[in-house]
Amino acid sequence: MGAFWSRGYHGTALPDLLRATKLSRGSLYAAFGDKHSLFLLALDRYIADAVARMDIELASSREPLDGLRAFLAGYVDRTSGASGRRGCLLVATAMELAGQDAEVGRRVAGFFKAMEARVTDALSRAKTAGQLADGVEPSSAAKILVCFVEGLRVVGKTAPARTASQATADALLDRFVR
Amino acid sequence: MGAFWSRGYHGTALPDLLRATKLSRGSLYAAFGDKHSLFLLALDRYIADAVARMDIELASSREPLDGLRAFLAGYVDRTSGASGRRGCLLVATAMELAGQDAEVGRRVAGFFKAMEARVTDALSRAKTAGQLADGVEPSSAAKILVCFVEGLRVVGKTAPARTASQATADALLDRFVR
DNA sequence: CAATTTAAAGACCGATTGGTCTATATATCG
DNA sequence: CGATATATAGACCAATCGGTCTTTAAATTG
Repeated sequence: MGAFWSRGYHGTALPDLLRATKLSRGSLYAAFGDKHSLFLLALDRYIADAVARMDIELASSREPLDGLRAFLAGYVDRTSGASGRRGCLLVATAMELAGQDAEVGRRVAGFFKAMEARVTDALSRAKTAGQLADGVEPSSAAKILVCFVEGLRVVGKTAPARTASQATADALLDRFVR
Repeated sequence: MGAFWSRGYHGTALPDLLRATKLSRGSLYAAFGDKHSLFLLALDRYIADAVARMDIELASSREPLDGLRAFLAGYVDRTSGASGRRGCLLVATAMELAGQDAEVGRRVAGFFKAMEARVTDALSRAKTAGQLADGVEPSSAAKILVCFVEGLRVVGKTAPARTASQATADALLDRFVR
């Protein structure tokens, strides 16, 4: 996963994968089929990790606003400094392959839907608790937040300061809460 | 430019460039040096076009809120449906190369700075005209908008409906205006 | 220990990569 | 027209691509 993560699909050559998996050429092909299948597996794992993280951060047992703050703080952390420069396998894949590779396209779209659903849910709970500012629609605010965090990943490639990104995220959430 | 745009740097092979430029192999190398130099030239042109567009949309002679609406509408248009699926050379390049290629990294960072400066300026003018909601800081709202539109480019890879994206952009701007 | 399965190492394959160079045709110009 | 500069087409290059296959070493099992 790490190999594709830091170099992308086309940028990752077979020797990179052998080094990363510590497998021989033959064993790798026996285990995973071909490069594309292996990539899909790596992408699936990356997505599963991200969804699992959101399920924790935005769990319904938690205070919704705390969850959203944790969710945003996580993205701030992952998109600042060296972590930001490392980038995001999902966003890189979306830009590199989503338009041409249907298998990839479905996974990327599915991830955005999953994120939007969880954020919408948290915002809905916040709204019924009377914690949202007037006129804030959970579903549309969720779409905004999804775009925002994915944009963070893009801008994060320039390795911005953690404090600045956190302040930006805070400022955005502030526009939604009462 | 179009070749790199739709296939990325690594994904664009020399025959693609020959077809796109209608040049022979020798002439292309005589004119541009190598693939990397040609790519940098394409990227520079893409960035110059984008900055020129922002200079028009967000011109100081224009009503700032109208400018911001035009700016957002442009991004909505370019990130919906088939245009969205086509993607963005700058964002794709940021994810693919910005971390490893210093020449590219500088250009990407420079573009985000240029966008942020122009959006900040428009928001500042809106603020002095009393058009912004209470507590909205132009500089931090500009950072939010930059992340948002770049996030639109990412999510746009799943070809969302124009109306939905426009509604989302409207909802975000609504949180900033009085 | 011997027999057998499993995996590693790496030779090998055709195709393609970015890049160079030569031969040929086409303008350009005196 | 004849000489010269220019750009074309495409042969050619070493290196690398993803992928296969054989040979050898290491476990595993009886």
